[in-house]
Amino acid sequence: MEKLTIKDIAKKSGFSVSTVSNVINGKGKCSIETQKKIFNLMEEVGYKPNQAARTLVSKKSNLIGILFPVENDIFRKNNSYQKILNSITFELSKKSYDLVIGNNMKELDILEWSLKRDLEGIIIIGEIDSLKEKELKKLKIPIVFIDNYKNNLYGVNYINSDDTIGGFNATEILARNSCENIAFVGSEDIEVHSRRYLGYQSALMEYSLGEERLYLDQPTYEGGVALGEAISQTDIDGLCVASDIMAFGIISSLLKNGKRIPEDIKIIGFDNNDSCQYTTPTLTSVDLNFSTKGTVAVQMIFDEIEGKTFLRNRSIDLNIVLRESAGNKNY
Amino acid sequence: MEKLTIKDIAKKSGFSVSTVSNVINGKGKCSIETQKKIFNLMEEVGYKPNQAARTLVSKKSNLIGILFPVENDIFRKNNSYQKILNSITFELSKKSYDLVIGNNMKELDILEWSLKRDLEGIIIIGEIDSLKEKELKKLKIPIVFIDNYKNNLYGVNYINSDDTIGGFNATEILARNSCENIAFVGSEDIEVHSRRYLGYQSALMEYSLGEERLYLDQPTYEGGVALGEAISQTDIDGLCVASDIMAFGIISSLLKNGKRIPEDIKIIGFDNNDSCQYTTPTLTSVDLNFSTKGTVAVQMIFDEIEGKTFLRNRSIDLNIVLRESAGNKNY
DNA sequence: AATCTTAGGTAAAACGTTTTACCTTAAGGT
DNA sequence: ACCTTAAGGTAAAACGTTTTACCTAAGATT
Repeated sequence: MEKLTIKDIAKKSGFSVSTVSNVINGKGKCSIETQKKIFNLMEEVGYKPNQAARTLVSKKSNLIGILFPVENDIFRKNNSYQKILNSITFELSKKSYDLVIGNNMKELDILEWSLKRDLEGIIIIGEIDSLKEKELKKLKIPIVFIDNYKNNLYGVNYINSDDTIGGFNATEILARNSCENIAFVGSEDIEVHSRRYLGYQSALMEYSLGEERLYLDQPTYEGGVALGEAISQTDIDGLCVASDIMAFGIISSLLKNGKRIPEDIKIIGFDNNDSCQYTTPTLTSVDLNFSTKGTVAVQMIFDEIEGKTFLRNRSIDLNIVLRESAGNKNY
Repeated sequence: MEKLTIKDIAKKSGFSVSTVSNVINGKGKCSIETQKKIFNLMEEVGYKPNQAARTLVSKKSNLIGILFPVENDIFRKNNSYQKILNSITFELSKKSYDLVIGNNMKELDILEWSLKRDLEGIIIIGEIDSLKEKELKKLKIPIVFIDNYKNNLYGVNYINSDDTIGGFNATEILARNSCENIAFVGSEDIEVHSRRYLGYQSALMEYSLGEERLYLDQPTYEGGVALGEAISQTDIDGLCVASDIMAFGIISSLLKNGKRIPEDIKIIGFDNNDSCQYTTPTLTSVDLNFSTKGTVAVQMIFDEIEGKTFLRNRSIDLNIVLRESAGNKNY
C-alpha cells in the first residue's frame, strides 16, 4: 500500500489540490459533478487523508483523551471500566473520532499531553488533585469529569449520579419488602458512600423506621466479612450496602453464621458488578449506568465543540436491578 | 497556555532550530553545555514538541492501536479487557507512547486506520476475518495477535496460551484430589475449548481414569445451568469446565440438586473471572494471564520497531488459582 | 606546510494537509 | 451597455517539526 497523497488525487482527477480538499471537507463551492468524480476516485484508489497533516494545520486531531487517575482502583475493580470504554468508543465512532488512553503513570501532565496530541476533548474518571483541576481550565478544549464529587468549576462539565436518591431508592425497596431494622454499610472517606447514606437516612424517615444503624469498614470483600460477623449478632433484617464487593463479603459471612438470605436478611448493593448474577443468592444492586455516562460524556464534548448550548452538569439516573437477595418476586 | 514552538526555543536559546531539534531527539552533535542550556529552557517555559508536526515528517506517531473485534463478546464479558488494557498502557507509558482504541464498528478498515493515524504498531485481540488478516501483512508496522488460534502468518506476531496444557493441568488437579469420574464441559466451535479438551484427554490417560465424558452447551450461565441438571444425575465427581461463566451456572444447578461442592463434586473453571472469588464456593480457575499477554505484546512491538530479534510466537504460561471448589487445602 | 578529520553547528527543504485570497466566466439587474 | 453577483475553481502560504546537506574552525596527521 503506497501512500497516496492529496496531490495524487488532484493530479489524477485533473482538479487542484484545493478543490480536492474542499470536496473532502465539504467546504467551499464546487459542483455536484466534481464532488462525485473526486469521491469516486478516492474510493477507487483507497485514499484517506493523513491525519497528522490535517491536525498540523487545522488543529483538529479527531482525538479524545481519557484518563483514569491511578488511585481510582475501586473503579477499575468494577467492570465499569469496560462499560464506559465501550460506550465511549461506540459514540465516538459515529463521528470517526478515536480514543487515546492516557498512560497512567503519575507523571502524566494533562495539559502537556493535551497540547502534544492536539486533543479535542478530555474525559476524566474520578477525582483528581484539585490544583490540577484548576490548571485544566487553561485548556480551551471541552473537559468532562465523570464521578468527580469534590470540585465544581464553572465552565467545566460534570457527570454524576444522584447517589442520594440511589440510597433512598435502595432503602425504600427494603422497606417495602417489609424490613423493619435496616442498616447501612459503607466506607468512610468515600464521598458517594456518604451520599448514599444520606438517602438511606431520608428513607428511614419517610417510612418511619426507627433509628439509623451504620456499619463502616474498608470497601473490600474482607471488610464485608468482618462486618457480617457483627451484623449476624443483631436483629437487623435489611442491609443497604454501598459497595457490591462489600456485600459479597457480608453475604458469605452471614450465611456462615446461619442467616438465610433473603428470608432473614434482605440485602441490596451498589455498582451492579457482573458478579451479582453469579453469587448465591444473586445480589440486587443499584446500577450506576456507566454506559450512559460514557455516551453523555461524548455528547457533551461534541456539543461544546459545535458551540451548542447544553447542560454542564448532568445527573444520570440510577436504576436498581432486582435479584434474589432483596426478596423480590419479580426479578 | 500559549503554544510554544521549536522556533521560540531556538530564538530564546540563541541556537538554530536544527540544533534544538537535535537536542530533543538526541541526534547529531552538540556539546553537553548546549544540551543543558536547551533542556533547561524547555523545562522552564514548559515546551513540548507538537506531535502532529513530528509525525508528519518522521512518520513516527508514538501511537499504538488496539482492536477488539466486535464479535468477541466473550472476551469483553471477562475482566480480561481491563487487565490487558492496564498492562498495555502501563508498558507503553515507559516509552511515552499512547494507545488508541479503534472504534468498534464493523466498517473500520484496519489498514486505512493505520495509515491515517500513522500507527507504529497494532494489537488485535481475538480472531478476525482471515482475509483481513492477510491484508494486514501489507502494513509495514508490527502486528500482534493475541488469542488468535486460526491463522498463523509468517512475519506476524502471535501470543497465545497453551490451552492444551491448561486442560491437562486442571484435570490433573482433580485427579490428584482423588476424583475418579471426571467430565469435561465446554462449548462447540470454540477453538480454545477444543484445546482444553485435548489436555483433559491426555490427563485421563496419564492417570488411567476410565473413559471421557463430554458435555457441551452454550458458553453461558444458562448453558451451565442446563448441563448441571444432567450432571447431577450421574456419578461424576470432578468437572473441568472450559469457562467460568458456565461453571457458575453448573454450580448453582448442582447445589439446587443437593450436590455438595467440593465434597461430592470438585470443579475447576477457566478464565479466573473476578467473580470466582465471590461465589459460594469460591471457584478454582485457570488464569489466562492477560496482564502478561499485554506486556509481552508491547515488548514484541518495540522489539520489532528497534530491529531486535525476538520470538514471533509466544505461548504464555497459564496458572491455576486454587480456591474452594476443587477441594484444595492450600488456597 | 598542506591535508584530513572532527566537533559543533546551521539553512533550507520536505512532510501532506487546510486555508486564504484571488481569479475567471456567465448570468442577472438596471 | 455597464455593473454586480455568484458559481466554480485555483495558487501559494502556513502549520511545526525532522532531515539533509553543508559550513567553519581547530586539531591531528602526514
